[in-house]
Amino acid sequence: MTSEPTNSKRQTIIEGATRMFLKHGYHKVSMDKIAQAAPVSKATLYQHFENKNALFSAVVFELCRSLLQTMAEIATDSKDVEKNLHKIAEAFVDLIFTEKALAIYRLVIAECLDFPELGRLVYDGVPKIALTQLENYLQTLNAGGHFAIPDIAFAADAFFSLLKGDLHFQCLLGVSPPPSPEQKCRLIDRVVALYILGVLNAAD
Amino acid sequence: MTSEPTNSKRQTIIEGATRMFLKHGYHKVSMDKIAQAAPVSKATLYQHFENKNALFSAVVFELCRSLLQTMAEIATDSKDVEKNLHKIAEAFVDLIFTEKALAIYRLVIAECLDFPELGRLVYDGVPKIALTQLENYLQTLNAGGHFAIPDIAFAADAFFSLLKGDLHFQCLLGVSPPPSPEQKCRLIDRVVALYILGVLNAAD
DNA sequence: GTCTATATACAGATAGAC
DNA sequence: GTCTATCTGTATATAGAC
Repeated sequence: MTSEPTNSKRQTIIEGATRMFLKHGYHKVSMDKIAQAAPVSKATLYQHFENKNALFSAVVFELCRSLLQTMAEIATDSKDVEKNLHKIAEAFVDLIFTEKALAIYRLVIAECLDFPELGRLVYDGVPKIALTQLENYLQTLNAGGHFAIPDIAFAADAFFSLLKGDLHFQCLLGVSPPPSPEQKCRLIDRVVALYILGVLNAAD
Repeated sequence: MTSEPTNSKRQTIIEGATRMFLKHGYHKVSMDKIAQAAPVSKATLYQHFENKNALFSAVVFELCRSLLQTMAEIATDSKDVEKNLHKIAEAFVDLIFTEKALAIYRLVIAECLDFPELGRLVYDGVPKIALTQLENYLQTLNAGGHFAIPDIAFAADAFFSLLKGDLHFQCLLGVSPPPSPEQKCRLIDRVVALYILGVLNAAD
């Protein structure tokens, strides 16, 4: 009964703390609140984590792990370039407009000056991965001989920047809700069209 | 001597509070710290502002006013489209990569859930203004007869999104310093080239 | 290992002298 | 209007019982 593995308590704490931090931010959440949310006693928090900072770092670390899985690997096995770009775009858009992803971004942007390592953790954990994936795909296009994209890094950056658009910033600022599936589709269609014209055809 | 206009105290407070909030964020700055930074006594703070929230709102409001001036009006009077786009791009890039602008964004993104009106204030104060300006310019291009840009709003959004790029997000997260003047130039050149190909030529 | 109860510091906000 | 001194709540963190 009471002999559950000790790690389950730690996991319980992290889950409760994650909910609270994502919802309210770092400073507005006290250790008392986290203890209630878990629920465990406050002393147990300090048994598993040296202090509030350490708990926060652990939470963000786990959040990055979970986001990393989501972006996983997108198969770009089709011969149809436009179709492959669509698949990549959908995965990216679905990820970044999630309430969870937006909450993580808000949290880390708010605290990155006090926790410098967290900015790196989040950036390398999601956007960097996506960029690298797209760069690899664009490389294969160049290698295939049908394209001659001059600056792969810039080309990959441009694709995701177009997909984020102003809307992502609006969502971060809370002045707009995340896009509906229909809005996402229209966005992706227009971006892919622009991209093929401005980037891929330019080097065709 | 002591008969300075009362407003100068209010201004002094706002200046001190602005420095502190931009540097450390809302929650890490206490009213004591602001009082020391101004410097005035804590009681004087409460003489001029009902509470910490009100002071914070006033600070962000003033910040938006100052940013608004910066973006002012960019003259797009040349007949050379590429040259006009360059001018708009430079003004935009110079603005958003300022340490001050980045600090404002961090601050408001962090607190927008607790201060919903501030997100709107900042968004309408800068990106919205820039977008509207560019939309107006693109309209004149369409009206001139040489272009037929189908979706003006999307086209304007795309331009600024390309200029922000991944780098702006990196700066927000503190994983990269703002770009040097040389980096800005290269960025602008490449974006304008891509843009003319993908957006303007598409409708030419 | 987990709990209740507590120590200590500092936050936002105010009273009252001048 | 501005100050010093203070009230009250709540924060992080810990001591000691079980």
